[in-house]
Amino acid sequence: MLRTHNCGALNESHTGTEVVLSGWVHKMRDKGFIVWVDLRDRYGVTQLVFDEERSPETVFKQAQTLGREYVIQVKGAVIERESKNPGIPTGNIEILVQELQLLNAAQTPPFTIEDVSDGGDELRMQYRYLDIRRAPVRNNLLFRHRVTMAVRNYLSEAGFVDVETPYLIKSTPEGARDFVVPSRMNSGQFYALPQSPQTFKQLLMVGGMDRYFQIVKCFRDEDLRADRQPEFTQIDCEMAFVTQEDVLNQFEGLVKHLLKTVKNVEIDRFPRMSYNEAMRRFGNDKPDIRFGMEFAELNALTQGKGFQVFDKQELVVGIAAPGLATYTRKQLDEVIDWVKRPQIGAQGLVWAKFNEDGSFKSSVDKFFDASQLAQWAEKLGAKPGDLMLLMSGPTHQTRTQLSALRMELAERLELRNPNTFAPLWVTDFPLLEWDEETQRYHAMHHPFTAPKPEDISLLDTDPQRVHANAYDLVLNGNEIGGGSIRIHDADTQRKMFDLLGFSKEEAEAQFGFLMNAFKYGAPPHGGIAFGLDRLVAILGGKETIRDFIAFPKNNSGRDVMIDAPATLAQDQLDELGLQQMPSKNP
RNA sequence: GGUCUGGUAGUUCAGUUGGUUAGAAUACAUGCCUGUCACGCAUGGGGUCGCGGGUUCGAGUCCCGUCCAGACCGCCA
Repeated sequence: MLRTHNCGALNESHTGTEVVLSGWVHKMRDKGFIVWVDLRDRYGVTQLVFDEERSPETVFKQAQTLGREYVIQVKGAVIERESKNPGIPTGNIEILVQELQLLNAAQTPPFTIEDVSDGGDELRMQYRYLDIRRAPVRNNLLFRHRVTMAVRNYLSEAGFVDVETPYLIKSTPEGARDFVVPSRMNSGQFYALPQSPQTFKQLLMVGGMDRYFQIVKCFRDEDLRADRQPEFTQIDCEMAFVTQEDVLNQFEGLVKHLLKTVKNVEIDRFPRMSYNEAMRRFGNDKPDIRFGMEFAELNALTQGKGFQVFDKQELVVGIAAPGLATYTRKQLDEVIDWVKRPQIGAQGLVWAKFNEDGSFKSSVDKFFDASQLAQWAEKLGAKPGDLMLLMSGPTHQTRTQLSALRMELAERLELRNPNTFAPLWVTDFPLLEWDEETQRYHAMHHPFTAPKPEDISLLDTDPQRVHANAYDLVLNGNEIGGGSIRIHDADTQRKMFDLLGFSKEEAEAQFGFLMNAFKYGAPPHGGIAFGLDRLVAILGGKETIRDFIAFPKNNSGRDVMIDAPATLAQDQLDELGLQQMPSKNP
């Protein structure tokens, strides 16, 4: 036994006990006559004491030669401290060391192993195994474990079966770019890594598994973001013989269970909102409803009054920012510059202050008098002290821009409290979206999503107006899950591929296996997939998913620790029948 | 593919209008210190100012290119 206890286990009840501890030298305090060592492991920190008088001389001398992150084993008695540290659980005791064994020396680490490290992101990623020794990173991984265990327990209890699906599958033209893997045995041919196990979980339903789940890696070869990694984990679920209502209730239950078990938060019933309503009220299909600032459309109140900017625009829409009537001209100009940045791309912004004394002051006083501005205020729900902000232009674009401003102002007003949880179902998504660039429809969710039965006749006449039994679960302004009721008959599936611009032959080549399966008695089915990394991050109160992934990739999709991706040796390329491409990072 | 920000000691950063030997904190090393726990005190070592080119009497500082990192837009069924 290299230890009898861990470094977080001992307290005053163990006083007098002989113990063996192992761990890392976290920090040393050498006072000359006495040396303290903070010994650290996953469970905590325990203070060791080496003393001129009470420790054997060789042990005392050896203790003075230890360094940070040395791995040691000690034997000694638990004693009460002369001066206690109420800040840590083991703060009332220390170990008077009689035997010291050096298990492994260590170089000085490139950054400090402290809760608040001096290391920058890149360095910590390069030495991620040292970063993981730090309590905040370790606690994030432990937190993730608690979430996944709660998921497994809940779903298993509910009769869901964990089934693994293959990682080496086939590339398809729909959706994101695929990561591909060359096949040595089938020269010139490639596997693709799955963007999701979508078709396989549907085939499990055809196979009669009835309820399936998997906590599964998925891969997408697209550019990264703070909340996007090329490989990420989904909680992937599918159910047979269900309606949309059944799926929503089942997984509302899952998320409630998670909130209760890991955050001790109880939420009665998740509100629901159609896609159209979300776009109208928040300009966004994943609205953060922890705060108000809802949109109000002001076309009737603003057009035809001589203000050219608003006239003839498809949409004039505004929000009321609470308490910001005190903004100075400089602050307002700064907000205007913010919306004009290329990332937002707005032409401009009209502001109107509803002052505390009930008066109005706006950037368009020439065109609108106080009584008109009072009508704006009523429509926007503005109260004295609020700032009204209006934008105009094409409907979708203007909503998106104002939504970005709403989120930015909420950030500045600290309305996005990470300890408040506001889930929301968004339902009734359009089935299809027209893509200007490729001049064809593409599936808003994915090509296996079923149209709403009442809209089926529109498929031939007006596909853009067809709605789907598709739904997203939104938490604090983030899409954490999405799913749909699936198509389960071959004819509808074939029609869908036709609408998406597949020829009969292409559809058959890409998805023939699925349509074939549907001929052999496919049950009605539907499901959902949650982004686990994002879900864990939001439950943990953060927006950056990298903090909750043990070994994440950087902004350019590189693993800086193992230095991947990398070039291949020529003989390996030859075997795969591939040619070396010029590389930017040789 | 694009926009923006940054790259200076092991680390995190400062560095004025282009001007002497490039600084601070921390880490590290050595010594001192009779109860520390962000211990304290003293001393010391430590720099390809990302890389390449240009302007200039002179470049960490200005210009061009390039690489790297981060945030965002496009992209992400």
